[in-house]
Amino acid sequence: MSDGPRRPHTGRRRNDAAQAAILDATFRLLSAPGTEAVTIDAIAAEAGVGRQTIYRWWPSKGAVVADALARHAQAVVPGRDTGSFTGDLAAFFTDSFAGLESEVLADRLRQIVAEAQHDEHVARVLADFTAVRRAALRALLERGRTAGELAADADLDMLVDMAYGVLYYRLLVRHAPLDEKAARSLTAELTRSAG
Amino acid sequence: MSDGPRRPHTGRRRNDAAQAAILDATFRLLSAPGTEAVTIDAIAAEAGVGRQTIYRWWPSKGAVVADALARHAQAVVPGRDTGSFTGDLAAFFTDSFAGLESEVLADRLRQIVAEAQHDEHVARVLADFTAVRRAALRALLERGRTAGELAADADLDMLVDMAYGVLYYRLLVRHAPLDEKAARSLTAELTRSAG
DNA sequence: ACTTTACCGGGACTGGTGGTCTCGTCAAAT
DNA sequence: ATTTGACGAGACCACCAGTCCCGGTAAAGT
Repeated sequence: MSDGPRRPHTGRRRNDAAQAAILDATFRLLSAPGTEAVTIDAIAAEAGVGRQTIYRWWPSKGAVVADALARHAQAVVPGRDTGSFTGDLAAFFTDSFAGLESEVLADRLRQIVAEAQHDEHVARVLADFTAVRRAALRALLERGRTAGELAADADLDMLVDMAYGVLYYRLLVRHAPLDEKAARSLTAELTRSAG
Repeated sequence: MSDGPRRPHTGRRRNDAAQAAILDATFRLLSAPGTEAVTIDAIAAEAGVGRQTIYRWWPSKGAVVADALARHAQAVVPGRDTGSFTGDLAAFFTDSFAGLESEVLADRLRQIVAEAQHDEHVARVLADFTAVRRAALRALLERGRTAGELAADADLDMLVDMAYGVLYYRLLVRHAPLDEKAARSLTAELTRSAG
């Protein structure tokens, strides 16, 4: 029932370089245009590593993919200062949509959402990924509400979900584009409640 | 280059009962709570049919699943008359969300969205499924706009996507519930543009 | 009635994939 | 020097989509 190791560690240590190589290889494969499905074999070969080494670090393929994605999902939350709340909001959406203009990236996000539906590790990464972005948009909306550009009683969490909902809905169902026009229209509808 | 068959059909005909049994069995498996993944083997066994018979009617497993779903996806587009536009809208969302209260149904829709990302047949069914619902909501919003309850220059397609976006976004990422409160808040934010 | 055609259920088979097991090797700590 | 455990490599298993083939049978033409 002790938390720590019972005795000092002996034996060869796990190689951090191997872990890094696996993550890099996974992300490289995920970013490669031609790759249909990223397999464990492919990751191992690309990283120059045995399959077992992958499973020594992660419990499942989904976990590796999720981890590889998480490393690169940190930054890239849009945020610009255009001088006006409406301008900032439009820029936020334009940037967010533009990030998915590349079919490769859009496909990856589709793949992640799909995989998250039956892999809890990927689901966790997706949850974190989206939470960061929701928080960023919410902060932006809060500034707008403070400035009186949104109704005082606006449900910011709902507005955030309405905005990102459009992104994910169109990404996954593909019935309408996520272009500049969509960003402008979304901004217009969200800020209509100016009050 | 002739369109029709070159000669009169001979030989035993395909058995419509087998097709129906396969579709029924597939839907039954899709609806079964315990079923993780619906396999071709399981469908064949449940329908009392050979695997080849399935592939005689459909080109892929996804096509079978899609077809089975399509048969049952017709009805159930919400639509009530509560006397007011806001009331109708709230009822529409409440009904839509309530349809996903059952974890079985919600899971199935998640599964369909996921499978649609790598199976064009399922994608087609999902596209049709969602299009019917978008049209219904759009008609409702149009009535509201005509009645002056929405801005004259409102982008109804965007409003529709914002509403259904919330549903799919929350369904797939699971960061917030699709409950009565959400339906009310969504209604409030959408109708804020009254004018 | 007889033949031909093609669907039927069933089962063997292929190919690909996630994940485990084993082996000989090698590095780190005792 | 010995022990421990990670390493690359590859055999192996389980599962599944999809194909192939079989003996049987129903429907159409002759």
